[in-house]
Amino acid sequence: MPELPEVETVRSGLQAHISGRTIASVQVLHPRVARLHPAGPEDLAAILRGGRIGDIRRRGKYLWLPVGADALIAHLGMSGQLLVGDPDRPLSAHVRARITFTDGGTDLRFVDQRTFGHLTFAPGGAVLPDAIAHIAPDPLEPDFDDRRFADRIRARRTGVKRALLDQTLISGVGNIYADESLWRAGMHWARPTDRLRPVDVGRLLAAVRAVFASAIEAGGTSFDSLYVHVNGESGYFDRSLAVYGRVGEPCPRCGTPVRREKFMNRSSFSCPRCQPRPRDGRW
DNA sequence: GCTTGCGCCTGAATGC
DNA sequence: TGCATTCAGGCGCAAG
Repeated sequence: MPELPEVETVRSGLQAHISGRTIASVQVLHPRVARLHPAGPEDLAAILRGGRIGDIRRRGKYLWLPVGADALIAHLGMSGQLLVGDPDRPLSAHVRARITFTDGGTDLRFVDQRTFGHLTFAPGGAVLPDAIAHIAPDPLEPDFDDRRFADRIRARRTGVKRALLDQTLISGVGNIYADESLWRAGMHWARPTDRLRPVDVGRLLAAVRAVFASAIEAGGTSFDSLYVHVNGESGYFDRSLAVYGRVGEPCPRCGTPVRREKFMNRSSFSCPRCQPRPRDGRW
């Protein structure tokens, strides 16, 4: 699934291949991709035509392509990809939108099997679109305020993993990197946020940043110069994950078999020894 | 304002 | 073999 490291890999690829080019045409091949654009797919296509793309930006899992003073927001959802390639190659299945450029070179395709991703036009959104103003800074941004984050998460009355997944509190973390970060921090996913000490929050943030950094580094190695490709189920992912999807396999730190627990109708993977849930309810 | 749960969506895997 | 069910999960939205 595209979380911050994957989206950052896509961003840098788009920066290399799309930034500075002028849009010739936009084809919306599946209406759902433009569902958050109230004026509809035809309007989205018309409004972008002739625009020049600036430096590609990212916050958390959101990307935006500045077009003059405005922007095109792209969110990859669960299965979205932004692919750059030969404009004459056949349209594969699940291509939801296609953008061509006036230079006649490579095109950009939004491919999304499950259609959870979307494209949205953001008027005046070149710097930070209003539509994603509610998304908190991600922990790799200079604007991220560690102390403010600590205050906010400790004021919540929920579990630490649920808080990590709340994009209005900290952005860029999804189910996979939440589990990996909690494992690295030695913290059970259900630990109440209002019982976290500042030092615990610091350890958690350090873990998130370390996991992100190593994943971005690994993602960079799988980057192809022409093909902006992120595949959450293959490549570096499988090699670098400690607990996610590894039920029954030994914890890389202590060798205890990784457990899988139900969490919000999905799964949480953790090490029973490194991330214990105390029996007396105290953390 | 905070917290929680639902619905969206498709294809692989699983069950009968 | 074939059909039905389950699972994956980010986000917008609504309800409490």
